[in-house]
Amino acid sequence: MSGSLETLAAIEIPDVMAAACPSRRILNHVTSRWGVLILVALSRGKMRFSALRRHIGGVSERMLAQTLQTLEADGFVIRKSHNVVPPHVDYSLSPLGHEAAEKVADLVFWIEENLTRIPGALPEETTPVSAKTG
Amino acid sequence: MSGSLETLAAIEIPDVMAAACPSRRILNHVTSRWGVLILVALSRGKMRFSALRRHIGGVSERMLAQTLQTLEADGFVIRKSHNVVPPHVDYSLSPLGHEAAEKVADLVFWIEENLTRIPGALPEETTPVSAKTG
DNA sequence: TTGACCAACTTACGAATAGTAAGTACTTAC
DNA sequence: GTAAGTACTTACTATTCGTAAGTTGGTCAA
Repeated sequence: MSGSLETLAAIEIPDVMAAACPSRRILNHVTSRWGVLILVALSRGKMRFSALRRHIGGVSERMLAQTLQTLEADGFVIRKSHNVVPPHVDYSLSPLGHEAAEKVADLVFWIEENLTRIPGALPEETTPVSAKTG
Repeated sequence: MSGSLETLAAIEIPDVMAAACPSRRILNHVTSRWGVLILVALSRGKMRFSALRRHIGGVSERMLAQTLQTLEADGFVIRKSHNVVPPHVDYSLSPLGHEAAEKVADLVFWIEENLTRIPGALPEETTPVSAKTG
């Protein structure tokens, strides 16, 4: 076998802590503000653009379209356009997308279920602290 | 029992899909660009500010300090300052922080392990697509 | 005894990103 | 004939982020 240790050593192991690692880019897409919610929403099945817009509170059409395109380019989301008028476009998760969505959903559900245990989740009563990142 | 169904119905169940739900804010903190990496970094034990800065590639002091403050305010991170000169400050995870970090780390590790399966992880060779969100 | 230095921040400001609102194309309904 | 629905795109503005420099207060070398 010519697949020696030297050859194997040339294969870079992904490390998110490295700024230039592609995994960093993927992580940012998946954990982006709307990316997380899109993955969770689509984990139950396909949805139309307007349905996603209604389902995900607070998302703008611009951000929804942009984030869907990013996730599609990454290979997590599948876009299927039926050529009819008015337009009908279905979005769904690829097998890869389902795997990622599962991890993301685990986090989301943990937050929902444990919200009362999280001090920062209280509606910041009289705390004069400058609450960053919104 | 006076704890009737009406009373129970008044308790709001957290839903990230609702824009105003506090869970949304927590989710944004935990999945923020540097929040994710801080949680993963601290999941192995306490670290000093400068050690975190070196460990997390690409993070600026400004963003590190800001994100640490947000996670501390949420109750995920514990800041312990030893009053010495030069300053010595240790950051660690609270029990709650460890739970959250576990979920986040699951996602991060999945991305690292499956990176080669993710089409969008390729260094975008000659694709003329406008790659958003960096 | 000035001065450099360290760690952990903080502040100022230009750059990038996100959000708001309006525009587009096409057809059905009133 | 105009209002509405669908899936976007474009223009503009607000917010956030990143870079670089400043701050604090003791230690240590010159």
